[in-house]
Amino acid sequence: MPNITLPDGKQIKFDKPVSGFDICDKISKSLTKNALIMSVDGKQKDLSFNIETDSKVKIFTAKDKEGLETIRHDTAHIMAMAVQELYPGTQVTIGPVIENGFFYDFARKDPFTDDDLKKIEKRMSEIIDKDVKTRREVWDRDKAIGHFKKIGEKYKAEIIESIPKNEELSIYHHGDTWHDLCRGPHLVSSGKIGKAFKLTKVSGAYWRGDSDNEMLQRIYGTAWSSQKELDDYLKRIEEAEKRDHRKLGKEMDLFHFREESPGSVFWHERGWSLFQKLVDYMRYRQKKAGYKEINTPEILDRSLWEKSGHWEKFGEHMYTSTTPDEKIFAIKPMNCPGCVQVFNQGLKSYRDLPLKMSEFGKVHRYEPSGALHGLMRVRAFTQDDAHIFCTEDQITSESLTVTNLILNIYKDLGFNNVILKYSDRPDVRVGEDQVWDKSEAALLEAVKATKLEYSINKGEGAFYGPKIEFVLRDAIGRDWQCGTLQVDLNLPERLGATYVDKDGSKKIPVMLHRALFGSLERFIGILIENYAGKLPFWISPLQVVVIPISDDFDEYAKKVSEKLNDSDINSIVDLKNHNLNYKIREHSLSKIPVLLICGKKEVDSNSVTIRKLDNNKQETMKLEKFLEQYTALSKVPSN
RNA sequence: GCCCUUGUAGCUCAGCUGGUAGAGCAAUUGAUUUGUAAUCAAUAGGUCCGCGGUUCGAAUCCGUGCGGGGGCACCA
Repeated sequence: MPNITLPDGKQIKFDKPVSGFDICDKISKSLTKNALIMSVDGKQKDLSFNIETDSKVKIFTAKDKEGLETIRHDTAHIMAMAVQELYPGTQVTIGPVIENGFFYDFARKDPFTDDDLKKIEKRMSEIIDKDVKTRREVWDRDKAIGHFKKIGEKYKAEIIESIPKNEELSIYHHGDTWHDLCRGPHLVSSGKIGKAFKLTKVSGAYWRGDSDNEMLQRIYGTAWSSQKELDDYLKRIEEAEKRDHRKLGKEMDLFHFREESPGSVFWHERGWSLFQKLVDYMRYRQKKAGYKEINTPEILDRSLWEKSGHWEKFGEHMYTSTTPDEKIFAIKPMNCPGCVQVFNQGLKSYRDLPLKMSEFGKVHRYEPSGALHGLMRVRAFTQDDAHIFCTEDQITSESLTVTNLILNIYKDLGFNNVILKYSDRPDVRVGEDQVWDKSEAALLEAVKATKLEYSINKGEGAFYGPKIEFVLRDAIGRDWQCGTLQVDLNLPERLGATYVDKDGSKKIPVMLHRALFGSLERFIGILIENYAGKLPFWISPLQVVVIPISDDFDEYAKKVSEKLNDSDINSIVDLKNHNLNYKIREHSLSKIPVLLICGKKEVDSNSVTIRKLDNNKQETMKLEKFLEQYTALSKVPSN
């Protein structure tokens, strides 16, 4: 008879098979009330599951991740039930739990509207009020397939057909009228879901995630264990929207997009200044790290891209150009072939290795229209690119050096939380498998040596080599992919790169591709969202606006601004005929970090009154002292 | 690229079931000379995204193209 071990080590003996409810009863009344599901020897089960042998059992409530996920899963089921009640003929497909919620994909001719979502929510609410009971059944595979085919659920039937034959098929009934194939576990009844849910959006989604398949309609929802958690979540979404770099970019007068060139940025003075500051900073850091900066053509003859393999493997993303004499050129989508040509010019010795060549190269890629998204995904972008030519023995150590540089630079820009993604060979690739074996092993060794958290992405490497990607977490917990490091044992050979080794023979170097910001454009988008537009002083494009209280003080204000600019603090004077309040509001909205107010008091004492963004505390300071303090703040961080 | 949705003044938006456009802010001009998040007034500003169609008549309805947004697929 079962001997149940609880997580705290406590054991309870039963003299007959027990369900989760029986166990809860033995522990406390409140647990019986709050329990949602349980795990038996690490496997999640319905509370009604009967345990017959000695087991380790853990009970989950809404406070546990497992409990909350079950609430979301049940909400998805109840949504599907509501949809099928309201819209007969709609087929169900899959409905998993995702971060913060769930979705369910449906096959239906007419599109779901926002109005439909409200109706569905209302029906869900009614089903929850009815507190319909959940019942699990195990079905025979052929019976299940036949059944779902008969009731017109061809997608469900297809799912069952793809489940391995030895797996148990469970059907969950919710009430007497609706059922779905599901692995479970589920709550005991719909009332346990509560009312802290909301359907958020409807979108298209391919059946089985394959763009060759038909498109289904996906309804997304979110569900929580309390109304407060739901409200908090909705508030977080709202906060994230306020940080949207497209909105802030407009307000801060940084850049804009227009129809004539979708996915390409029109940088305004302030945005371009920010861009240049990042480039200057990166130049400074790379020079210190031993990189040599080069620059290569944006347009290169087709033959080079054929040799490099881009024409074949990357062609659908490439812009091409035909000249009046009918030669075909490609606008570079990557900087690597050009860089290799610089390496190829003249003889290189093993003594030159590792040779680090950097390039702020602007590349163009024809991205699918649906992928474009502000600065985050564009068709023309600038990479802070570099290629390191080295020997196979140097791969691991050079990769580590790059990683340390990246982490250091991210820190300067306010990002301390970085994880790695390691990707190995993709299906579409160039090069022999043994070559891939070598480069994958060397890179993975470097990944492990960083001791950072990493994940492995199978088959997602570049077509010429495995890669690591650097993902940073921003101020509100979102992950952004930025830097990348790729090992390449293929391109140097294809493009005929060699160096003279100790013994006088010619050898093929290994090439490491790396970018730290990845795309300057995207990185600026990330910076804006991370700081909600309130950039650190040193990187702010316009750092100070000097505001005279009235036009009696215009001359003094101009003098102050000139002195700031002489000290490399970027400033302007606001001489417009508006009052102080107006000007403070206007410049605060465009996220100027420091406003300097000048009136009689300041003129008389040769000082300025400082008004920082989001801080209406005022501080009056001698102009000389301000210059000294803020010139220091304006410098690139050095560590 | 695919599904849904959307496109009106520099910006944010209103314009019901078809009758040739309206607000606030911004701009310009004038008044005001201001001490920490919007001073007042006047003026000017629009091939209602493009192209076709229906209609006596289209910002409004239909088709199509382009752009934006949310997803999917793709990806820095």
